[in-house]
Amino acid sequence: MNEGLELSSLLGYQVRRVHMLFLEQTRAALEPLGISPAKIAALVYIRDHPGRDQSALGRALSIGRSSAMKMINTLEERNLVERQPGRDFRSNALHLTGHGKRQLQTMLDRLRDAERRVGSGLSKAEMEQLMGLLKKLRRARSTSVAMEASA
Amino acid sequence: MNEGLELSSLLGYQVRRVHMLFLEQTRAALEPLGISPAKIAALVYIRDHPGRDQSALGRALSIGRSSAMKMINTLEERNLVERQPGRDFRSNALHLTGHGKRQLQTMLDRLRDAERRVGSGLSKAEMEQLMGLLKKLRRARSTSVAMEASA
DNA sequence: TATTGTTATACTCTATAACTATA
DNA sequence: TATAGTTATAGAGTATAACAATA
Repeated sequence: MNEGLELSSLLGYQVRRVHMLFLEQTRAALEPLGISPAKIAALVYIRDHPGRDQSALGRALSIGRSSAMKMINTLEERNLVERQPGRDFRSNALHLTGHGKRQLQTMLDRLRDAERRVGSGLSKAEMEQLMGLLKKLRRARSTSVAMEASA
Repeated sequence: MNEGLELSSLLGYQVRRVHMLFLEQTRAALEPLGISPAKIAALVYIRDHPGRDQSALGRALSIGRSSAMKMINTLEERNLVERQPGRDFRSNALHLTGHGKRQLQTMLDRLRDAERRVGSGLSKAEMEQLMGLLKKLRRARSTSVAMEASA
């Protein structure tokens, strides 16, 4: 019964294509700042939840501990994030550096511009509708997975 | 003015997270069949446009020629796609094999199931709305980029 | 000159598995 | 046992640059 199933009728495909659109635009916008879209998310999380550890970051972004680790390594190398002593002798408390805080401002400015370009074909109401539907879809799927931290 | 800019207010971020949701589900659903979501798109394109060459495939999926090439290599290895003599001595005409046609049916069945699971939190009307908004967003961005082939 | 296929190389993002130290 | 960090390895997906053959 899938004889005539079109590519354009697959929601996952449309999502991937739109994702590619965002990647293309945001990467270009952020490239001069030496940062990638996924790492911005980490920076924003740390800004909003200073002192949390790497595992918490990994859970919030739904990437593993080891993926979070890799990001933090890069962000620390670039002096955007600091690992400070955590509540344990196991965990690190993550904080933005002063430089990280200032840079994040610039990054978000550029990111917002890129987002506006990508979304320029939709009205403000449509944009909000789209955001709402995406969030609803995520919320429905992440049953019982703590949404608190998951931005 | 971005002081309070939240992660959840970034459209690109929401799109990425939903994309991850789809990847997780569709990969799991397709893994027993030894195929990945992106390659399904290639198979569907070839099914719907038999005889087109690799460059056309690359344009349609908005990946380059070399990325299309890699996919076709894999798909040909698995006997899902054939490279036949093209209109030129340069180009290959792509076709599904008999096995590829049969397999694609099964793949699309599983893909559809996975998509339904991911989208289970939205009503039918909401799903259609979401599809419409995503397509509109793409259409607006791909100004003058041939939408004909771009599924 | 432009286009097709090809190869080599690299990058982003995420994943799994296993290990260490701490709890 | 469970958790935090770490390391090594791998994979999907895409990109760029260059080249040969053909147009």
